[in-house]
Amino acid sequence: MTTAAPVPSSRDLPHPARGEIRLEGVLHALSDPVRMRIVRELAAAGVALSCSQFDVPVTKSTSTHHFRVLRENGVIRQVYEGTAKMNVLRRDDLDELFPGLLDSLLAAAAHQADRRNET
Amino acid sequence: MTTAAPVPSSRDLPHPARGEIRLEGVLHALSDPVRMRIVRELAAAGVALSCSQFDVPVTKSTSTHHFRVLRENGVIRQVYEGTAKMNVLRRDDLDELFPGLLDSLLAAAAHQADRRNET
DNA sequence: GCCGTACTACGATGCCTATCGTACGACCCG
DNA sequence: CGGGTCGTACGATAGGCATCGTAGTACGGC
Repeated sequence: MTTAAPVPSSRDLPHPARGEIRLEGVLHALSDPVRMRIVRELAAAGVALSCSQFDVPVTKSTSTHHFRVLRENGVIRQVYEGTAKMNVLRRDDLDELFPGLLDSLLAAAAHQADRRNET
Repeated sequence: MTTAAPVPSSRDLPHPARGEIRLEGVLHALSDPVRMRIVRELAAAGVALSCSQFDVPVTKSTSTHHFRVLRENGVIRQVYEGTAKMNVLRRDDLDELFPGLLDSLLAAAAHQADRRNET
């Protein structure tokens, strides 16, 4: 019935269902510094951000790759809005599957970043 | 009551200092199912275990590789005791660096294992 | 001194992945 | 329609890594 809804622009992207998200996959996704940085920016923002709004030290095609890894491992959700691809953390799904994990990871990342900036 | 000094048998193994442990490294180490399994067994045991006491589905040489990855990334500490190589979790260091992270990770792994065993 | 056990070292293999550049497709705006 | 922006697809490359088998070293016990 193609209700009005958001109409996210025809092209949809494959996401794992909540139950398909695997811990190893999440950890692997976050074990790359670039991807961890993306997730941290996303968590700090609290709202959806387009891919181009992130400050990552790689080219656009590499960036695309990292966003895909995050999506395929269930860490983020991506939706097209016009030419922009909007990204949000799958916080609800992750919190339900692994209570407290995401916050611990973000805190650990922040903690480590702090230690580096001091000294 | 033997002498207080452990006398860990001449050969020592290189470990990262607490401050050298990196979050990415820890996550990478735990993103492999075999290594996560080792860490879970170690956490459940609460005492030092020799390499051969673990129930992992790989050959011994592969097992050696996984233990080394865990050690080099600061997740476990390894000490020779005779021919046996004893392993312990570096819980104190990890808790100090990343408060709550290890417990969240272990809980998440347990949670996921539970979900798999049910159904 | 010799043997068995515990673990390692090394080399091979096949796969995965982070990176890039270039060429292309989708979409909005004027 | 045409141009510009956003992101993708594809191929190439180089490095990492999980796995194994075999051969070898360290150590304790007999």
